[in-house]
Amino acid sequence: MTKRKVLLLDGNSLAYRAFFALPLLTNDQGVHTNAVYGFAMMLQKILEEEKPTHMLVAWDAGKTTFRHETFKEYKGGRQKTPPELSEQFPYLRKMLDAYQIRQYELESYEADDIIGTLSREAGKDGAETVVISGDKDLTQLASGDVTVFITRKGITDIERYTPEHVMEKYGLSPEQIIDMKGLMGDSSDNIPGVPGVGEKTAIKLLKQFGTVEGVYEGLDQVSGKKLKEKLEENEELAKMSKQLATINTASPVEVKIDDLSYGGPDKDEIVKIFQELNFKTLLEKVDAPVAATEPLEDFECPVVSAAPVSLLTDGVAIHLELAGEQYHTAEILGLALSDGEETVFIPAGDVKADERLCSWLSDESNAKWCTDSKAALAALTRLGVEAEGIGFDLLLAAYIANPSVSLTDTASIAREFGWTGIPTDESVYGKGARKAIPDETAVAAHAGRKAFAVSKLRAVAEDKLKANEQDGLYRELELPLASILGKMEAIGVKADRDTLLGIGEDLSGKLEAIEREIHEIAGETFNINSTKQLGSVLFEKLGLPAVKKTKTGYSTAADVLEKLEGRHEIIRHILDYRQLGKLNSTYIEGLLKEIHPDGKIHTYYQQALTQTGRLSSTNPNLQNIPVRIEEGRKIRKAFVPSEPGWMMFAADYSQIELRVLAHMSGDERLIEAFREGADIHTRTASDVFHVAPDEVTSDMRRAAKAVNFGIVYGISDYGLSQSLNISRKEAGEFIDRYLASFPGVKAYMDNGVAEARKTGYVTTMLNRRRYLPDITSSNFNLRSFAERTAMNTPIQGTAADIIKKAMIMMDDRLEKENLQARMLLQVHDELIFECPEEEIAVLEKVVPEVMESALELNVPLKVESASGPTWYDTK
DNA sequence: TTTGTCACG
DNA sequence: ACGTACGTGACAAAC
Repeated sequence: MTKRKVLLLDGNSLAYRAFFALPLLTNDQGVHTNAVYGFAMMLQKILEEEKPTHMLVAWDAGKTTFRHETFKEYKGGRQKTPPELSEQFPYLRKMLDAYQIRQYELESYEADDIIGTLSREAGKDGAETVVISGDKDLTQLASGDVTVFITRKGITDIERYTPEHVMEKYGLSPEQIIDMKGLMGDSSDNIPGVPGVGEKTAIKLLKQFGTVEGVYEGLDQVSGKKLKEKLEENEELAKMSKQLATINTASPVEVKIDDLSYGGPDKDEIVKIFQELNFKTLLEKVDAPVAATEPLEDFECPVVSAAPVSLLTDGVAIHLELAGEQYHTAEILGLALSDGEETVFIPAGDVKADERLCSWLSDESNAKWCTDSKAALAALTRLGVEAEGIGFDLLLAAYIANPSVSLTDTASIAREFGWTGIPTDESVYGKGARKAIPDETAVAAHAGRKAFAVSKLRAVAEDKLKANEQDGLYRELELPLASILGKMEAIGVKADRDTLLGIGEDLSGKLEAIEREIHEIAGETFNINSTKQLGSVLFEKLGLPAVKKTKTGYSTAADVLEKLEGRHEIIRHILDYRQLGKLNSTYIEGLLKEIHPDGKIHTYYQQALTQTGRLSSTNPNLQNIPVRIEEGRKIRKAFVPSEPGWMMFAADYSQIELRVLAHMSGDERLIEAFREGADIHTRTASDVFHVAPDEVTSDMRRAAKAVNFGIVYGISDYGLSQSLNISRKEAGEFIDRYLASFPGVKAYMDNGVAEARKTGYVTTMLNRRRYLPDITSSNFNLRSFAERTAMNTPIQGTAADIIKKAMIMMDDRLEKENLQARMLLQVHDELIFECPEEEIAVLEKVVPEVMESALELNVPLKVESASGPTWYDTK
C-alpha cells in the first residue's frame, strides 16, 4: 500500500502572504483577487509536487484564544486586516471547497494548534506530513515525519524545513525554536521575550544551555554581566513568552486524519470559480494533464552481475551512477537499466564482462534514454564501452523547456516534469564533510530510481517540447551537440607545463618586486589581496578619497582605483599587482593543477546551464584564458598541438551579435552596412555624429563601439556613461541619436519588450526560450533588468544557436573530408582546432565556409581564421 | 559559504 | 526616485 501523505495548510498565514506578495489584482467585477490567486498558484504547485493523499486547511477562529488567558496583550497592536483582503476570504473558502479540501477551525485555538495536533496524530499513524505556512514559528513542528514548508519572498517559492535544515539554519533543534522565541520574543505576535535579547544572543544561549529553563538553571555561567542582569530581571517574562510561542499539539481537535482524505478537485466547480475570478493562466493549468508520479515506496532494484535480456531492447533508460560530478575522474559505481517495469543495477566492474550488454550499448538501432548523455557516454568510455544510439536526454529536454531552473541532479530535473518520486543526490550521499558513498543496495536503489524516472518521463518531456515547437532545437541541435562536446572534452587540449612554469617564475619575480614597492610606499606590510586591509591603507592611512563603497567597506575595484591613479603613485602599483596576481593564481597555478597525466587539460562544458543558450566551461574554465592584455595573452603559448608536426587553428565570427541584431530587427541601415562590408563601428559613428565615414575620429569610433555594445546588452544611459566615463546625460543623448539613426533597431527593442510582457518569455531564432516573469514586476529594478534581458537574450541566444549549429556541421564535415583535424574548444564565437600542418590550407577554406553557412541571415556572416604553432599564434 | 575582484565573449 | 550595462567561472579573504 502507498504510504499516506498528509498536507496541513495554515490558511490565514498563507492568505496574508499571498496578499502582500502580489499586486492588487481585481476581476472584471472589481473584486480584489490577489490573495485567492496567490493561494491557488501555491496550491496548484504543491498538489503537483507533493501528491498528497490527505489534506486540511486550518483557519484561526475568533479573536481570543487560550493564549489570551496567559497574556491579554497577545497579538495586541496588530494592524487591522485590510478590507481588500477581508473581502477575499469568502472566495478562498469557496475555492477550497471546489478543490474538495477539508477546512477546519476551532473556537479559541489558532490554526497552528490544529496543525500541530494533527501533525502529531499523523506521525503516530506512520504517515508522512507536510505543514505549509508563511509563519516561521511552525518550524518547531519539524520532525522525522514532518517537513515544514515556509513560503519565501513570493508565494510559490518555498523553503523546506526538516530538523536538519532547522539545525543548519539556526544551529538549533525544532523544539528549541520555541525556546528561542521565548528569549527573543516576537513583535508580530506581541510576545515580549527578554528585552535586549535578539536572535543572535538567544541562539548562543540555547547552544550552551539547551532550553529556557536550562538558561535559568545555569544562570551563573552566563557570560556578560549586563546579559545576566537582563535575564534575571525577566525570568517570568521569558517563561511566559515560551509558553505563548509553544504550539499546542494536544488541542481538542474533532477531526481525524482519516476524515481528511483528498481525492482531487471538483473540476467543474474549479473552472466555475476560476472563471468568476478571471484566473486565465490557472484555468489552463487545471485542464493540462500532469505527469503521473508512481509511488516508489516498494521500488525494487536488484543488483545483478549481468543485464537481463528483457531489458536489452529498443527504448530503455540507462543511468550511470558516479561518485561525483567530475565524470572524467569520479569513481564509477555502476549502471542502472529500467524499462519502467523492471529495473536492475550492474556494478561498474561487471559491465565490461557482460558482452550482451556491451553490444546492446554500442548498437545504434537500440535507443538508450538517459539524463546527461554527455556524462553517461564519458563514463561508459572509461569502462571501455563506446555507446551509440542515445535517443533521449532528460537533462537537455528540461533545459530546453526552461533554462531558468537549476538542474543539479536527476531529482531536480524530474521535478520539472512533475515527478517527485526520487531523492536528491545530496540526501543519498550527504554533503560537505559528511559526504560518503552508502552501501551498494542504497546506491543501486538510487541509480535505479533515476533510470526508472527517465523511462517514465520521456514521453511527458517530448510532448512538452513538441507543444512549444522546441522539438527541433532539442533533437537536431542540443542532443547531437552533446556527443560532440563529449568528444572535445575527451580529446582535451595539450598544455605545456614548462611554458606555464616559465611564465609563472617571471610573474612571481615581478610580484615580489611590486609587493616590496607597495609596502615601502605605504610604510607598512599588509596583504594587498585583502580588500579590507587595502581599503584601510588607501582611504584611511593615505587619505585618498573613497569614491564608491561596497556593503562591507570601501570598494577597491579597478574602475575605482583608475579614477585615483593621478593622485598617488601607489595606485599604479596596486593595479599591476592585481593584474599579475590574477594571472599567476588563476592561470598559472590554476591551470597547472588541471593538467592530467596525459599532458592535457580536459574541461567540462556545461550544456544545460546558461540562461541564454551559451555553453559554459568549468574545471578549468577554458573560455576565459587571457587575451586582451599582452602579458596575459602569453598564457596561450602554453596551449599547443598534441601531436608532433601539428598546428593550432582558430576561427571566429566577426561581429556576430550585431549581425544577428541586423537580421532580427530588419533595420535597413544596419543591414546595408553589413552587406557593404563596412567597419561597423565607424559606420555607426558616422551615422550618429552625422559626419562622413572618413571624418570619424578615433574617439568617435570608440564611443560608437561602446554604444553598439550597449545596444546588444539592452542599453541604459547609466551603463553607457560608466563604460565611456561620460555623464549620464551625454550617454542618454548618444543613445537617442543612435536610435534615431537606426529606427528599425528601436522598433525591434520596443516590440521585444512588449512581446515578452504579453507572453512572459522571449525566443531565439531556433526557438530557444527564456521566461522573464519579472517583466511585469512593480519593482523598478527587477522590471528594468527583465527588459534589458528581453532585448539581449534573443541576440546572444541566437548567436549561441548559430555556433552550435556550426559545430554540428563542422564535426560532420571533418569526417566527410577524412580530415585528421580535431575540434578542441569553443569560446562563444570562436572554434579552436588542432590539425596536421598539411591540413591547414583545407581548414582555412572549409571552417569559414561551414561557420558562415550555419544559418542564413539577411546579412552575411563573416569568419576570420588564423593558425600557428600555439594558441597564442592564432591571431 | 559568501563577498569582492577580475579573466573571457 | 529607483541603481544597472548581457552572459559566464575561479580565486583569495573573511565570515
